[in-house]
Amino acid sequence: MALRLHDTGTRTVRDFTPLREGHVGVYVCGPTVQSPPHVGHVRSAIAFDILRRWLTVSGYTVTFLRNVTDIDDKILHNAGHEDIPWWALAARNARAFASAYDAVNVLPPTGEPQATGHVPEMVALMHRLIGHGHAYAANGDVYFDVRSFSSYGALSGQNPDQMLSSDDAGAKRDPLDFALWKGAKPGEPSWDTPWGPGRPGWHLECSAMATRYLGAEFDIHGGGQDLVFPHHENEVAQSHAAGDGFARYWLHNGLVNTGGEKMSKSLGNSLVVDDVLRRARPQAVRYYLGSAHYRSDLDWTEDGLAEADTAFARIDGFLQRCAELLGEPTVVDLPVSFTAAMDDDLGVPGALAVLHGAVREGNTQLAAGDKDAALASYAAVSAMTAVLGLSPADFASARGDDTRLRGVVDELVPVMLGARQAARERKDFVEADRIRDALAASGLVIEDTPGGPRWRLA
RNA sequence: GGCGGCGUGGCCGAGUGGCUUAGGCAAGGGCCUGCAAAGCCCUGUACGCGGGUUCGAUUCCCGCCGCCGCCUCCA
Repeated sequence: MALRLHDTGTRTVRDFTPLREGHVGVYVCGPTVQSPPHVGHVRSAIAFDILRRWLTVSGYTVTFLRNVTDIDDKILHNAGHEDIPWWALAARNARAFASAYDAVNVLPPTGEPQATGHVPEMVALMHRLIGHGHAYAANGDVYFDVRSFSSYGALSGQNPDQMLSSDDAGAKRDPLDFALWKGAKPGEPSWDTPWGPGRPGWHLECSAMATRYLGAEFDIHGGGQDLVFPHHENEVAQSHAAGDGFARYWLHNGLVNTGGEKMSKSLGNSLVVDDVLRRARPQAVRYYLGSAHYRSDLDWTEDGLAEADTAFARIDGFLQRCAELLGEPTVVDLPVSFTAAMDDDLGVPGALAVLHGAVREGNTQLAAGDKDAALASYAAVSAMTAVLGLSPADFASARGDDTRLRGVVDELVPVMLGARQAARERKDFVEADRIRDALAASGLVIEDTPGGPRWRLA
């Protein structure tokens, strides 16, 4: 079975066929860097990171673009509020996003274009649209003429005649028209264009950047479900009206809710990634945000986060024991059922079921001392966790950030465990338990195994 | 008003016209252990409500109730 993906354009799951054999071009809407990332941003990034990893494992060469919108109304507003330059605020938040993505093991994109670096491409696109009669300049702005594009609304299933258009049209010919380019206002940054100075409109930049790097037509465009309208609808309108084939598949991830409501800046209920990572392991966050199907909404709860941590610990514990007892895993094919689940519109829940099944089987094999069988399970589990971006060793916290302290602990704990073993051998369980309690109080869990005691962080 | 999604066992969360009817977490029982921890085994039979189609529906259709998203900046 080959990969099938849900395409918002057709609202069906359909076979994925790349434009160019062996290659896949993906453009995902990244953040507008107006404020630090919340878990919803990270959920989206994880969803498309899993897509990207799966495409790669499936044998494709993937060109993966994720943009940064580094100029917009809110950035200007927030920068003004802090009394710092807009570009400083954008850069600071962009770093926070990069750091959050890295923390949860989202691979860096192939390219990460910024809006402000692509004004010439936007100007070129506006030239084409005006030339084709689909856009017009008015009062320093440039607008897309929605009524000139007959299939407007197709992606999101909207009928232009039935859309609410409460705003007064202003300089627009029709209230539905949207800005491609915003004319300069006093005190705001601007770039020169044939229609006067101004700054990029949000929708235009994505059309310009996606085609700049992936070509006039490319395979997959992704983003959050909240971007379907108007953002993606407008991208389609701009690019199709200009004559570009644009995206062939539209993928949208579900949103993260808190208390049954969408998390958003305007509601003030955002869970900032930094705050979450202060009380949770990044592995648990990744597991949690990635464990539901990417198209489902996910209601974030602290209990859910704790469950995810426990579930991940099960996998992690198995991999650690294997590493200690078996050495390096061999390279194996992924289980057929795992592949089938992933091929079916990235069925991560089903894939996780296969993964957990392999962990259980492997644990049984370890307990039975069947090292050959356990090695095979180890290899399978390793491969599956890698696809899902859950390989414990990939996380920054496991990459040796605390190597000096870790060295100290590595020396001290065995000394204490040796003393405890000696106490156990002379049946002095009071002393043995005292040492174990002391270690537990410092945050370590001691496990007695047939091969001797082992320890890990609680 | 228009468009779309959802309502599954204590919780999270997949999925399916009937087949051994995911998986995780939590719970109870057991094995293992000096006691633990970790692990393993067992137990728990669910699909909002009312109709319809069908030999048979949680799964298809209709209606209703409830929740959510988009139509405005938003992953």
